[in-house]
Amino acid sequence: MTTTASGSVETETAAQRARRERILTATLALAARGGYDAVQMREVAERSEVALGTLYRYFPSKIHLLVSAMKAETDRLAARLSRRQVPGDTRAERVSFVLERSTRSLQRDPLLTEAMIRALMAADASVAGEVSAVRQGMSDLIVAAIRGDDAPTDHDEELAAILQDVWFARQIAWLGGRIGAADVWRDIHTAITLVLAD
Amino acid sequence: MTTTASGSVETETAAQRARRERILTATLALAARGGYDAVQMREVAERSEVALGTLYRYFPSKIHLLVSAMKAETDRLAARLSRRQVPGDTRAERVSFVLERSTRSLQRDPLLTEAMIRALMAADASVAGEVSAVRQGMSDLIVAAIRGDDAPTDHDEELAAILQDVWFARQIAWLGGRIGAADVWRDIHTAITLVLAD
DNA sequence: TGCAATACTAGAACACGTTCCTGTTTCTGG
DNA sequence: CCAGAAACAGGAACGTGTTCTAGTATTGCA
Repeated sequence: MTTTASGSVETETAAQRARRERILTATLALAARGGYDAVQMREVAERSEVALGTLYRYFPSKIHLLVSAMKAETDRLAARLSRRQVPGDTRAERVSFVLERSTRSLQRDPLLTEAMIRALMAADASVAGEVSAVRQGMSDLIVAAIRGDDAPTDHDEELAAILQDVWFARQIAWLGGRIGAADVWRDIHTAITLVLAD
Repeated sequence: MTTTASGSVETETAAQRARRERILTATLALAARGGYDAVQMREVAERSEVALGTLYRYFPSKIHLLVSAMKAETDRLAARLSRRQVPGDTRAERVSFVLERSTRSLQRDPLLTEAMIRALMAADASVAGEVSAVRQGMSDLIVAAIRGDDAPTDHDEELAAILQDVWFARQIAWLGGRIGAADVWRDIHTAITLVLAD
């Protein structure tokens, strides 16, 4: 969606693509090391060998930067998950599989997750597009798991939305120190079994 | 909660209680006027006629300040709602009544809500206590509505937690400009009917 | 009542996200 | 290839949350 000032869409030179790549790499590295607070714009700029003003040209705020990084990460997760058919005979089993893997994947890198989720929460209207993209990717995963080989139902999307809301809210509770890492998955699993009583 | 440095609990002079009150009043006024960004610590201090350092003695961060303000507000809401029996014959009807009123109450003052929800999201572990208190108050309301005159069931608390997560996540989506104010209630209502299929 | 501890005021100082400015390099159309 | 436009580098500057300092007022206790 990168639109230049002249209105033309998606015309990036190789150097620009490389800069964007370096910026995102530096962002992920800093986030993995020290979480949200460690992703400092000056530091990101320095590491990616880009002027501060240039960083802001590519990503108009720290939130945009981190949400974009999250999009890249969730795309990788989705690619990994969608490589093969989700196992499980019931909706609950399949959704549990997907969300358990997602949760575990995030918790493997707690600081990185903290940085990304915090950005996702802090996003205002100017980042709505990017945030919706992240959410849509997640929703697609869940809907696919709900359906499995079954026929689609009217409620699939709505159920996925609810589960994602719970998933999201539990991550926040975890970041806020109100529940432990293990509780996250337990609570989500509880929600799955209550919402998807087969 | 308020613990002095000496370890004694809850020994506040009248002047101190008055200061705390002025601070919270100023906070609510500023938040109602301009949302989260308008609640500037220097401005709060000035309006409540307190030095900046003193403000920080009472509330160790802007987040603490706003979450405390939210606690006060939700207490008032809970008091109003619990004054009389929740109407409705089914769990879904009763919970809808409570959450619809809560949602409407919040949306009546969008900027104030934005300020409080944003603080709630940004809360880290140091605010866990206050955040849990807010959440508990809300949960009590929902659980009471689920039960009505019925016998308590094992799942009441869990169901309430899920609904609150959805409620919370939908508010965030609204603040993030991803859904409109009307969608908030529609989505929550959808979740209620799906989760509390009587 | 006197004095040590605590609380308060006023304001400077610091950190980091963001904006802005100036000069240079790179790109693009003719 | 050239001129103008756009992108970039380097870095100063600004705003706001937070911390710190020095001096003054208040409180609690012997």
